[in-house]
Amino acid sequence: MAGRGSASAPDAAVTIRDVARAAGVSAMSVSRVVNGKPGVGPETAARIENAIQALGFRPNRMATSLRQKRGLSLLGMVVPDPYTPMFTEIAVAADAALREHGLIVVTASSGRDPVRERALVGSFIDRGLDGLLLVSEDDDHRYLAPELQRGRPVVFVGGPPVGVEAPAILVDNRGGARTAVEHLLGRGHRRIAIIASTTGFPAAERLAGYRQTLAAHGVPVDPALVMRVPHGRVDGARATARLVDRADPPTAIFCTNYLLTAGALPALRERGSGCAFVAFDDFEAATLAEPPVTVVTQDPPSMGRLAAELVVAAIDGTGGGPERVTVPARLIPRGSGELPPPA
Amino acid sequence: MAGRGSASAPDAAVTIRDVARAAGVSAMSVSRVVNGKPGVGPETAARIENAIQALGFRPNRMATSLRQKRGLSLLGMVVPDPYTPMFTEIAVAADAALREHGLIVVTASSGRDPVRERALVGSFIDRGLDGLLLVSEDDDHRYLAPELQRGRPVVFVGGPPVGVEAPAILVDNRGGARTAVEHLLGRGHRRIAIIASTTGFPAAERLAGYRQTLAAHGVPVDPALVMRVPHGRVDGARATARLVDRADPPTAIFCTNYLLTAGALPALRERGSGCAFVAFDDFEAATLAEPPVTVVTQDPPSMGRLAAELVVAAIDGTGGGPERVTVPARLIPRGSGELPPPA
DNA sequence: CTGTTAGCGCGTTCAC
DNA sequence: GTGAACGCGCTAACAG
Repeated sequence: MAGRGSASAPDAAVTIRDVARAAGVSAMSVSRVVNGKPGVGPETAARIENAIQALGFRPNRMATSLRQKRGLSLLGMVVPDPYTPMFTEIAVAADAALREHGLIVVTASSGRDPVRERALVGSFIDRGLDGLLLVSEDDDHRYLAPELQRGRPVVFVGGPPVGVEAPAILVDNRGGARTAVEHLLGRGHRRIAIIASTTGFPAAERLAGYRQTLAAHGVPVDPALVMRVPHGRVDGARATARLVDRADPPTAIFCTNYLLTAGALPALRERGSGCAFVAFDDFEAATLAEPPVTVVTQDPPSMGRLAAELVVAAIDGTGGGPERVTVPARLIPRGSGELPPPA
Repeated sequence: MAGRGSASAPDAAVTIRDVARAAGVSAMSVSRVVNGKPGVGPETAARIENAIQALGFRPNRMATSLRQKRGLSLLGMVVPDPYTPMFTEIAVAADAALREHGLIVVTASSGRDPVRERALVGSFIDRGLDGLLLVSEDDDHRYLAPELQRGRPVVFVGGPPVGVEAPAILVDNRGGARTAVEHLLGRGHRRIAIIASTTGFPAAERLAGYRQTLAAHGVPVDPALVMRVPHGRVDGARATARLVDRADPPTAIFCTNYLLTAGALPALRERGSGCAFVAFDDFEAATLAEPPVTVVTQDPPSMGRLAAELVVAAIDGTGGGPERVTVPARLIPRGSGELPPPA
């Protein structure tokens, strides 16, 4: 059929002037109709509408934004990885909340690479996105200072802005860690291991919470039970193997993020270990595992909603300043965290 | 500190002219330096570089794109939902491949709402994204005809374009279903149920493959074992409950997508059912469940890579026409699919 | 009610 | 090697 030869030059898009010509009016009148502004007679408007339909005119939003010095009604969200369910749920909640404001949420992953994170943030800003939701585990955000000062709507989520002032939705990482550790202590555990990632403020806070809590209960921290590893599944698996294979293994493990957990659980299972296990961050598969996984979780939907409110405020200029909200973390017992230490 | 009063008007961004003035040159020279084009003396260039640094100049990509009639170097990907791991993996692979071409991949979810899907696609086009990766389960894409004809780079992934011609990376849904069903038949199962979503071409194909395969093996299809439900976790759970609670329950279930599976597994577990189970689409938690879940899977990384190649070709105009690639599906036995029927 | 002028920020063209 | 003029597609601010 038309198949082959149709390497037709990408037909130039139809512009507002094409419509104006077709309708025998000026571009301005078309603009008014398109934007629903008054000042166009009913007949003229009808002619214009027809021309728009006939030509399939679609306003070029880039031109509009350029002229009006406004954003593209796009809101960018940058997450460390696309796998961690919590990030997804935050995005879903933010998306729902922002849709009401006519904003489309688009997501991209930084892969925990500070260089890529900065590139993404910069790209989003240069490309005229209206605002940014930044889930960052980086430890230096001073590069954002100029943008922030220029009033760019950037809201931090889950990890705090470091070196700059910016609105943020944070999590009570220490409190969550304390909850997890106290839960295990309450079940009689004394040799409690922790698996934490080497990077990121949240990881450091969770580790600190672990240390504080053990200290507060007079339980010495065995350095051999503190595993600090990169933020990946294989790292979680390896750390778990090292712990479980020890001559004096821990009786419980506190695993501080999703990816590490995703690696740890299969490792634990392979070894048939009866080690108690509590994970930071909830995930769907937690109920599928045997035993189901006890978790400490934040409330991602709330976080997403709150973050949405803050960006909107920032975009509208309603923001009173860099606001900071910390949401609590709670424990959901499901089985793995209630396993007793071996008698 | 500066805190409160700094409701400063969002300082106008610094433009190329500000830099030109600061460096005592024309905007043109600044442009040349920024874009690494020749024709600027070393000293002048140095002065300009300094001014750029000092003022923190960042070129406005919208203006550039408008002038050059090019995209924003953003590639939009629209997925039905943000939970299904396969979509995520396709996105990751596409992202990696497209990064080399200087394209940033941003993702948004349609929620399987055709209206929203169209809105997203339209928005992306109007906003000057360079291309689109569309994972659609809609059954009518004629609204895209004008755009396609204008040479918009849209590549379908996982679901075919309906009513229009467009490049696509597809999956052998029927073949995959056949593989799954034959695997179960080979284990001695005769009462094999299927849980499929009511919407979407892939679902219909998988169901057809199931029917064909049973017929080919002389096994009658019991309509009571064919569950067509909406595409959600709760629907998967309910369908499973209905099946398992029957007086004459199936001895095996073929569950045709991730969300349904995510609902089905807990339901199965609650009931302590020994029903064999094969899922279409792989997912991380499959290895965590007890027993681990046998799946039929496509190769998402390949799909993402291929899709990336097709969009790039379409963007460059290298595309010979609407190409269509179908990737095979293979079975990964893990345990749940090898459960025998009760003797 | 409708049209004209001007310019958003940038890059192409062509002169100097 | 450098800059002035013009226009990408659209709309505010004025005419008429």
